[in-house]
Amino acid sequence: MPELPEVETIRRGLEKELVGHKILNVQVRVPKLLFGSPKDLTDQKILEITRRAKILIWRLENGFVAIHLKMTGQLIFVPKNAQEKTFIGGHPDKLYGGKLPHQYSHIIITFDNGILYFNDLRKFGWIKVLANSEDLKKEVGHLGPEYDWPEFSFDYFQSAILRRAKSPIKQVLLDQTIVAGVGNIYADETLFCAKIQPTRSVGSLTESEINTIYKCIPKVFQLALKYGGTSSRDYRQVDGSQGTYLKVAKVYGRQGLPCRVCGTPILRIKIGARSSHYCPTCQK
DNA sequence: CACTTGACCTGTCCGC
DNA sequence: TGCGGACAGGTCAAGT
Repeated sequence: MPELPEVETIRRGLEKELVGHKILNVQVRVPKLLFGSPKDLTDQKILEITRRAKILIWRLENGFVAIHLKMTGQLIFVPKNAQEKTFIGGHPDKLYGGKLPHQYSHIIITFDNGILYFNDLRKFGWIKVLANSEDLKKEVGHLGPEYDWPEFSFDYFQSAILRRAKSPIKQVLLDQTIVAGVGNIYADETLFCAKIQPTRSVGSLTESEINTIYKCIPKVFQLALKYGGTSSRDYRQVDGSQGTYLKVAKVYGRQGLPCRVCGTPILRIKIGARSSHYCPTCQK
């Protein structure tokens, strides 16, 4: 899915459109994607929109909503005055014909100021209605610290990854209990930034190499946020526009293309059933 | 406990 | 052109 930078971009978009606005109606076309009753949402105002790793959280007057977009989920908002337009939010996005709703618009939430479409081709994503902060805690409690938290210190990071000394560093970066929010794209980009091959076992890394990886995680996330995330295929911002990080990606999606630093063709291999991209010359 | 595999879905791409 | 298989940004549960 959307990884942390994509979800944060969506959060900012939703915040601008929805905070202070009221849910008028919830249309559920694919029931299994909504946990809880649509009735618990109607007539409630959104007070705040936050994010925990890749999960979006709406604080309502009475409870919370948690949303995970997984691989292909989208949240597209069409303001009231734009609803007659052919293109999503005024952007000429031809994905699924460019019109809303379409066959993958599984949950449609009408607000007092427009309509929010939850689209998800693969139906892995979900929306959960949570009665209180206890239920919310159960939903996000297992996640580790985020890249910009004080708890995410070098000492913490080093000891956390060393518990998995035998595993390739690529796989460990994807572990949401160690650092929450890193996915396949930014794990590859982080390892290029640190000049470490994804296959290296955690146990083989020197303290200085671990420190470089530790510092690269925020660098990569901040750059990705600047570009509004990565639209490999399905990811869209709230207004329907794409993220443009691929323009500056160092390795993700660049297999066969020359390394931006040294010109060596970027390789793509499998690590733990996930594709990994790296430069065999720059990364040791 | 750590690690791997399969499952959840559907579309697209590649090779034959 | 058609068809089958592999693969796609995420995460769990279950098995080893």
